[in-house]
Amino acid sequence: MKPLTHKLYDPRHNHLLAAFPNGEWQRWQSLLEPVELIVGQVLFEPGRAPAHVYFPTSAVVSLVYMTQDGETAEIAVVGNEGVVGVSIFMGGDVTPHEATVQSAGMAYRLSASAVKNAMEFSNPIMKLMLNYTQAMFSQVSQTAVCNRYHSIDQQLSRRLLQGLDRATSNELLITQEAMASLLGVRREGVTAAALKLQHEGAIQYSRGHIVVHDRQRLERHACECYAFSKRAYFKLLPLPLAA
Amino acid sequence: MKPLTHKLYDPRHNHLLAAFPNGEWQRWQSLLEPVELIVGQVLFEPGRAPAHVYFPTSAVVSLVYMTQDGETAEIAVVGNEGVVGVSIFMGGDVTPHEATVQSAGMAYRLSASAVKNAMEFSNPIMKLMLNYTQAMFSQVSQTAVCNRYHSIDQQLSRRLLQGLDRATSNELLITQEAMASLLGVRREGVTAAALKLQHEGAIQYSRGHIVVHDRQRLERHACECYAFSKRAYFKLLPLPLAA
DNA sequence: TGCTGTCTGTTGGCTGGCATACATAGTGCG
DNA sequence: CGCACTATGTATGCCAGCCAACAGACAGCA
Repeated sequence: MKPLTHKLYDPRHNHLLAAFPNGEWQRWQSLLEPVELIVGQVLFEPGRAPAHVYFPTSAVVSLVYMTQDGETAEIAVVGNEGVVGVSIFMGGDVTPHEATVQSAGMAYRLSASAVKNAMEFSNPIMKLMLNYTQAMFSQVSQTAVCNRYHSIDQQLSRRLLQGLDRATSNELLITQEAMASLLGVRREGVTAAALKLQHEGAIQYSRGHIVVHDRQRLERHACECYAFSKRAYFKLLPLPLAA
Repeated sequence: MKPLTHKLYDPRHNHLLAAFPNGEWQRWQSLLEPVELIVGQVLFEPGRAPAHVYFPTSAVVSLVYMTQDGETAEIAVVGNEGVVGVSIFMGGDVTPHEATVQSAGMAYRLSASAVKNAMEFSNPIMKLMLNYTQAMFSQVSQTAVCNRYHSIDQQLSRRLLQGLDRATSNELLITQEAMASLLGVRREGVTAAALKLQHEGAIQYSRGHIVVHDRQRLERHACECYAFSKRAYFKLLPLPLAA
């Protein structure tokens, strides 16, 4: 266990944990283990059974799908609004995708076996988790459509906003190269789109350091997918992403 | 209720229903209502709470996502291996997508309220449904990646195979126009891809009537997505798609 | 038998994003 | 301070799939 260099957020900074009914919270609280997640860390790999479920507080995790040829595409983002490892609740031990830390920070984790035991007799929690899974399902569907129809400009804007919603400031840490592999496009495509946004004064991009100056403008550039997937979380969860 | 013109399959032609433990089966059996589904029928619309859960026996249902501009993309296919309306199990009342009948046939349905009641005290069934949902989740993720990376040729082959797995013969009924809107591409693109397959002797396409002559060849044309999503069902369900 | 609508085949021009290749600019480190 | 590395910006050519428009072919129906 490494020393915690990040601010140790209260577990209830995670919206799902915060929504646990008080009675249940007692039981779970002691099982939660704070961990620091570093950029690029692989929480679990495709085809393997995840060992833990992670509730991020300040970290952001990407669920990434990879083709046989090694091409990648992010299918969902998880921050402090959610949980990584829903397949454990769902009963299938394996996940088809990889979960990697996209933005460093804190999370609380729970062993898979603890989850399974506790789940059996803890209905309200199960419902909460399933509701979240449902929202994530929407996000993945939306991603599928977005991949089909929307331009790199739109997708970049969408993804920046999704990152921003889960960040603690108006700054994001990600290189154009990394963003390209999340979106499943070439790096040059991201460069072009980022330049456009930069010239308009919406963002400032410098060596993996992005500052968002004009969120409204980003929202105008983004495709409907951003608003839609956000709305899905609003509808399905008690404490969704901050407005 | 319209007269049943299709062959009335036994409910256990649906693999999920067939996998119900005997004790549970007693309770559920009487609640199942056989219905005939006709092509194009909308089982439920995006944003609405589905009134029923459908277990197809011979029918095939498409889950279709639509953008603001009316562009469509199929995100999953459900036949006798599965169930339509997983959002009811998941607790979110609404679904983000539309469910339309893609191939006419029979299904057994159950009212949403009956599902919810029965679900509370019926754990093995819940597990079965969640496992299925997990497999569907894989399929949707796969679709997202497929949309990003694979050619129309590959996607058409994949989709034909997925249809074939759920069909009762080696014939499929779908026009190129309809296939185009499932794949989210232009009709001309489908025509070109279909001609290629036809010249190779893999299929024969005529006015919405497709005969598959050489399945192996289709499999060679299809992207990995076909095999992957099929494997997901194998792994997660007791009685998956026929080999 | 002919009309009509639907389905399939074909064309030409256009564009977004691809592949490759290279130039420039920060940044950390010795 | 200078080197090496990483990140970003730029150029050329190419191609899959887009858009629009149309021609033939088959089927149902009057």
